Amino acid sequence: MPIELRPLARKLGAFAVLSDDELAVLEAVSRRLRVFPPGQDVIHQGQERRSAYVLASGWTSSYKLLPDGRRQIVDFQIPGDFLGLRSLLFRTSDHNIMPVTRIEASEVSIQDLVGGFNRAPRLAAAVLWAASRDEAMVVEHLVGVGRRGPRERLAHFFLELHARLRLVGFATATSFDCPLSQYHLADALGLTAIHVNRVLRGFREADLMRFQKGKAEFLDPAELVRLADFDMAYLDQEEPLLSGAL
Amino acid sequence: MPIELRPLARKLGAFAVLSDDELAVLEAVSRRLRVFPPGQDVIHQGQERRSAYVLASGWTSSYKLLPDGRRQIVDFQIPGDFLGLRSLLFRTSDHNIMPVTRIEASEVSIQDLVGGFNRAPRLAAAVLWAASRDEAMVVEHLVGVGRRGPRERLAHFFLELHARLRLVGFATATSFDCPLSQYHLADALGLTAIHVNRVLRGFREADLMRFQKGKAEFLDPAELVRLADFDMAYLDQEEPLLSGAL
DNA sequence: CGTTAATTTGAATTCTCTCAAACTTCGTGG
DNA sequence: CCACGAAGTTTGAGAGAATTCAAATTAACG
Repeated sequence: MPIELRPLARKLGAFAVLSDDELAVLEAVSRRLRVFPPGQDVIHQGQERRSAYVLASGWTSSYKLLPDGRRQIVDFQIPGDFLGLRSLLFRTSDHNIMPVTRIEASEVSIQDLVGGFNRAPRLAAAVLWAASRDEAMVVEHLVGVGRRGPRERLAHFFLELHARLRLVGFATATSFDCPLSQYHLADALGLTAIHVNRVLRGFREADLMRFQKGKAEFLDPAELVRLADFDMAYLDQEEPLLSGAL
Repeated sequence: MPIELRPLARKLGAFAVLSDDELAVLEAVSRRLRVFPPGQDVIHQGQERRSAYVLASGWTSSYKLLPDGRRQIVDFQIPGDFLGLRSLLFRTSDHNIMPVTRIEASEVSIQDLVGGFNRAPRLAAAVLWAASRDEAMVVEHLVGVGRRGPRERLAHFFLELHARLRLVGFATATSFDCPLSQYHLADALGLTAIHVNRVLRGFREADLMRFQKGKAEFLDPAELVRLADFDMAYLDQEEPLLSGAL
């Protein structure tokens, strides 16, 4: 299996135990590996001709812009995540995707994807599961921004990211590398960067967690989970649901 | 076509012109019509045995609860909308659905749905479109709660609801019946009911819109659209995308 | 007609934001 | 290797907005 598919295969593995055949189909579906520099949109709001990608390395953000420049980041994507899967069915993309770091991404066409589903139907269920999981995360972000205080929100954010990164092998038990700026956090959480900074200082001073120099470290994970009321059921990654036939 | 399917067929019609055959399949998929009283969960967070429904009449809300009782409403469903479609693929439902009014809903099993897709593949694309549209709405709500002020948020909310209701024939050009309380609005928009009340008074005094006695009326729709920066592209309902073959 | 739910208003408080500015880090080019 | 500039982080002070608390009024329902 090419290196860039491992995170995706690993993630889908949380939903279904995939056979070698299915893995081969997965590999065939995403062919061209493209590279994008940070800061330049991969997918652009209103764009007609869409493709989807599987992120192979690096991080991206999906976001929407208001006319006065305010930005709401909907989610961040990490290796193994789809980019622009939802917009495949829409007339035009309703959101933007911008690399946070330099990224590598495999292009997948709608034709290849549907073709792959015919050859390996369980793959379709797995991809649909991944899409449902993405939506569940958006819902959880809405809950955070709508009804959680800034401290809870930040704590929840880091815990979710950690769980996701662990699943694809990019985190230790209590830490992970994170290329996001405090502006990124602010725009994802509906806060100002200044306030994010103050909350992070609070976490540091309370020995809860540290977020510095591109690294996030949990010092008191249990207390963080309690504070955030973090229940990762919505990530649905406890064990493969489909172990045998569909 | 049974009366309870008309809104769904009408909604899907915004995506694809459906043949009589496809409409028949649609009808066959949703069989048992069930009635639920207001205030009692139809689908409950953590629930294992899930079914999905098509809402035939009445309104529901999908929401999540925090342990201390705070509530975030993710969306409201109106006739023609699916209830719990996403959670069909998940181990357990990650959210609740509660009727706002007395509702009638047709139960659809995962088996019937998949069976229907085999007989009418374009229906699968249409249902996927509906699911994508739901997700796009959640994203837009996130943008509102995260980055729009209360006035913009409220205005946007009513405009979205109006566009959705028009599509299924439940609104005039400038008004619609709305069974929501100000508590509902507050929990959907991340505000307090008290503040919602004050903003609504502002709208009334500025002759922008009225929301009273179960009815929403737009007095100055153009100004409201400007205020909310409402662009309904994300609802993707301008014209059928699929008019001929897939 | 009486009881409960929903709406409306007021006053005070508490957060979070805005504005301003210093400090740090990091990459680039001299 | 150092200087410089840009981006990101950190801190302070003041303003403003939405919340909380309290209570009156109105509407809805049996």
